[in-house]
Amino acid sequence: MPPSTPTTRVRMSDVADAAGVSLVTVSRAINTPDKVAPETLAAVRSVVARLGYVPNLTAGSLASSRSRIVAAIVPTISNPVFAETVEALTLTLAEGGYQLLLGQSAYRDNDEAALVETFLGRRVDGLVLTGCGQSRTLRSRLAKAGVPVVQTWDLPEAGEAAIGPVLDMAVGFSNLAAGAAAARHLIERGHRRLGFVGADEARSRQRLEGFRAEAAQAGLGDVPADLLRSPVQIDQAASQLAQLLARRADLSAVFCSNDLLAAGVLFECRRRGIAVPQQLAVMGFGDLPIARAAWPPLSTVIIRRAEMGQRAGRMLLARLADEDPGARSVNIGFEVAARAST
Amino acid sequence: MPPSTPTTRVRMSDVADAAGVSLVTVSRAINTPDKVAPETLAAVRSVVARLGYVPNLTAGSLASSRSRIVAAIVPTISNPVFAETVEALTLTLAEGGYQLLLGQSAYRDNDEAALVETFLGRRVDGLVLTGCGQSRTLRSRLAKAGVPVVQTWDLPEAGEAAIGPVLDMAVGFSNLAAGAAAARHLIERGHRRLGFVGADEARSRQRLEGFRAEAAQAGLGDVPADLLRSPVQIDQAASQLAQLLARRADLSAVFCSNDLLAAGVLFECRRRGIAVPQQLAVMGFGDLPIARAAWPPLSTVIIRRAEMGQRAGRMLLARLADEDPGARSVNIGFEVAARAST
DNA sequence: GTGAAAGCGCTAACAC
DNA sequence: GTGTTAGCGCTTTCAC
Repeated sequence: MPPSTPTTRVRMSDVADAAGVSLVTVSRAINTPDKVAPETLAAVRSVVARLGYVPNLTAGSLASSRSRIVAAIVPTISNPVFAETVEALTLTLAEGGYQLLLGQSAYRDNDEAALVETFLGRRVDGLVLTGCGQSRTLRSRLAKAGVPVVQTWDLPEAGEAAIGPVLDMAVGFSNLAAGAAAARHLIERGHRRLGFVGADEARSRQRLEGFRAEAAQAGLGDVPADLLRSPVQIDQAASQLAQLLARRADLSAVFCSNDLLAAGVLFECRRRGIAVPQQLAVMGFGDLPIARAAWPPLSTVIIRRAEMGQRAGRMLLARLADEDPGARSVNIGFEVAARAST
Repeated sequence: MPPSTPTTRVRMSDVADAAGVSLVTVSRAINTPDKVAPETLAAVRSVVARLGYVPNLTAGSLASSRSRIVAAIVPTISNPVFAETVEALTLTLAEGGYQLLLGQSAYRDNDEAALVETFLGRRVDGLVLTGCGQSRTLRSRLAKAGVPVVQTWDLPEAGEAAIGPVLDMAVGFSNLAAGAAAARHLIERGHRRLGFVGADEARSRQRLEGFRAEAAQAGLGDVPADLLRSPVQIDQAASQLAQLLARRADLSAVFCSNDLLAAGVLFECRRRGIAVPQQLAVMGFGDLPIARAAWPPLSTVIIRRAEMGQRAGRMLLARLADEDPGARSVNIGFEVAARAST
């Protein structure tokens, strides 16, 4: 292929000339076909096909000030937890003719803010953010920009002041409540010496907070926790578990901030000859496919990740089409899956 | 936040007026700061900050016919195998001031072609594709468009006709050779009754082909294989293994087309009480973090996924900056990791 | 249903 | 080093 040989691009005016109509008519034939006479439409379309015309969306964006691009920022796409949300979001947006610009913040607030800035420069039509922990500066920046924003993967519970309020729209769940539910599950199954393994990152910390609060309420002692710098990889699970056991050798249950980590703990237990759940119960988070595939199957907290992405996409599409986006803030909840690992 | 209250946007001319310079000077201060006098630069910058000016990249793109956007198409982002490549690609491109538009083909050729079409409409500056199996139509379409293209995750070996030649640039490895290497490893470890578990998708099939060819050469009999419709989830591993064992009960080794699937097989073996590797050896592909974290640790084929994304990004950046992109086609190779599972 | 004119907000020449 | 003049390729009025 001749790399630096850009073909002469066909423009809309070329199509217009060839079809013997005006440029506007071509534009209409493409964007609002029902406002064009059937014969004209057919003529234009055949010319478009013959010439291989591809509309220049950049020019269109500039003229209409609608980019048909939505940007999403996730901490990292290689965390499978976010991948599925992004996947569903991309597909949902595509249905509405929108494309996704992907940003990765690497869990750094500064990077997130910088990404938002470039995205605003691209005049993206919407923004999907992960979490509700945006800085004051960023929040006001977004408010000023007037761009539709959907926050995901979190949702402040009533009275939960640690994280900010919903910026514009949101679809998520309370990580605090999810952590508490996990603790409740373990306590119900008779465990009283709990531990936590997770990442040192906002939502993971909230889960831990909820987990600890519930444990405290049940009169359980301290919950040792080992927080790893994000992004956490499954291969850190072994050393995590080791540290936890060093701090509390009689641990009876571990809650992991995601299923991958939990699977790692499962493997490590296997290696050490620790029987799960008899000697140690292991609980995950997310309900990734691996949770069901593991042996023993992992008890976990089910998060409908794809639905979250789909809903976020739909809310944006509705808003962008000036339709009713429904509730501003959607709690998609979570569910504890009690399986054999606890 | 007032959603439908777009703030009056500051334009470049506003900045120019406020700074008492011409519009071009502002443009230069932003894009080529070293071509502007220090004082002027400072003045412009302070006005930019004060007014909160954000350059409209859409307008810039139209005027310069450079979008500073690169699009990537992967089958699905929720396959962790691709996620890391995309992650590295995004980050590498960001260093050069480029952003990533994400497309997912869901392993369907038509979707891929449609995505390419929209991306071309956006006048993306570059394109990253997965695999080398593009259709004739798509190939010529891309050639005509004159956009730099990098193919990834595959690379035709000399004499390998099943997949097309490199379109423009490529960074990958031979899936055929990788499959053969896996077979060789298993054979070396004394296994003679091999099986395969994987997805019914181009690259997975190539690995199988190489695997079978090697087995045949070693005089081994038929290699039963069970190909699942993509995308394959780890929770299908159990039934896959069951099917394979039904076809050949005395199987001594299974090669899985990715590590996640292999981990699933490991769990299933655990459940069935099959000793790994004594009764059944399990080999994965990719060297995902789970391969090391598993117990027993998974023998696998190491693919430097992040490096692939990074290289693809660098090749594009070099080309876009009119620098020497180096070799057109980079074979990043692979490596067999012999661990305890075989 | 169709067309003419007027931009969208920038960058690319080319002057000075 | 800075400014002036022309567009980039569309969509949007507003006529007819």
